[in-house]
Amino acid sequence: MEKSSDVLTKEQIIAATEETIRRYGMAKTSVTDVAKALDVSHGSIYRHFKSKTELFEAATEQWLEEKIVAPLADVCRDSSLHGVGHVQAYIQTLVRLKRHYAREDEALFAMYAKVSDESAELISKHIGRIVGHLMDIMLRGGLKSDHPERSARAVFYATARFHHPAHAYEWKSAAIDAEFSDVWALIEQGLKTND
Amino acid sequence: MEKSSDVLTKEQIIAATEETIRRYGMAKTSVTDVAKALDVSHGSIYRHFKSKTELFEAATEQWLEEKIVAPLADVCRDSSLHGVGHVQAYIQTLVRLKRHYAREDEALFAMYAKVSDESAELISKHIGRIVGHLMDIMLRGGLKSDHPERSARAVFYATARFHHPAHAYEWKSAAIDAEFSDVWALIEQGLKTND
DNA sequence: CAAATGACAAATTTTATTTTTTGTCAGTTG
DNA sequence: CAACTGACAAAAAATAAAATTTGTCATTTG
Repeated sequence: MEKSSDVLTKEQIIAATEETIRRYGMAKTSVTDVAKALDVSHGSIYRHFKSKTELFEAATEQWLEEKIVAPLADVCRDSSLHGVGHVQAYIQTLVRLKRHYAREDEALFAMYAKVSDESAELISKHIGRIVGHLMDIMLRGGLKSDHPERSARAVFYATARFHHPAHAYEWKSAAIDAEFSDVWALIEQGLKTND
Repeated sequence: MEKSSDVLTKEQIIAATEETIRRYGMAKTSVTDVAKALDVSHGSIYRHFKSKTELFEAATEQWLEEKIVAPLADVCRDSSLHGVGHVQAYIQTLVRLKRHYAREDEALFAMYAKVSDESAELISKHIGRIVGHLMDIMLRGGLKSDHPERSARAVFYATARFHHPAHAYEWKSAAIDAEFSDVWALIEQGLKTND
């Protein structure tokens, strides 16, 4: 990852950060390593990001946006889906995406897990976006509720075991899909009955 | 904690382990420290427990039994409760007990969290006991299901955010009780409608 | 002879030391 | 003069050396 143009951009730095984390792993990646990958001095990176923490948060935000939120927005928009089935498809997608990246992009998933753990603000913003999608789906799908946001949040929290990174090691279990189905069956009724 | 009689017992060793963990914290407690507390050689402890791991697992098992499972068994037996309300009281108790000890007995809660993390077998056995209680309550309460164990497990997993130690930091939020209520409202319907 | 001790090697942890990294900034460069 | 460099101090991490802990077992004790 050499910088191609002569103006260093945030985007280039984030791309180099991802690459370096994939190569060395989360724990072993320093700002110096990222600078080396870009063939610039590490001081240049501090012109774009106030701190290492901010850099990793920006990388995580972008990763979440691209890998998780964008595909979810597609499901949210999908007009072939409706009502409870739409909510289910959305949560199912969320669960599958998390599981997919936990397995197939371990290093960046570890970055996401670590940043989540340390930045309550970032994760709360991210959850806010998902809750927004769920509210949208539920309202459009005629799933009325006295407290749409609270209902949306409840769906998110009731399925936490299947998408929260702290539970990632449980996703290896052969029973995980059946367990999700069973939890979903429980929730489904509550979604139909307006609270 | 001096050993009172002249025969060293597992019970004494476990009591001394708890005491030492409360005094020094989980990370700083060694088998040697426990032996010192009992005024015996550390070799004597190895006569009763194969390893440090086994000692800490035994201490955790006892802690879970006494602090969590025993009070839950009381709720399970409570004949003044019935049906969905009984299940709710049970899970509510589980949630409150976990929260209580996370706050009021930090050191031993940390022991439980660490051992949980490292001993899949112990935690799976413990979950088995809770699922057993829930099945008992659900069957006695006329909450019929094609798969009683799977239904019971689903209730447990859907509320994981409120009792799994990995989520302990979230329990400090002022919104946690409202969030539990909302999740419970979602689940309640599914419990009434037999799956 | 059952229970505990204490000496021991191997593994782990702690502490001390050295090296690297982080973050700043005055100075350089195109 | 905006973008970057490179030198620097402070903080953090890696390494090396020392001390403690773990686990075993032959020996001692009651």
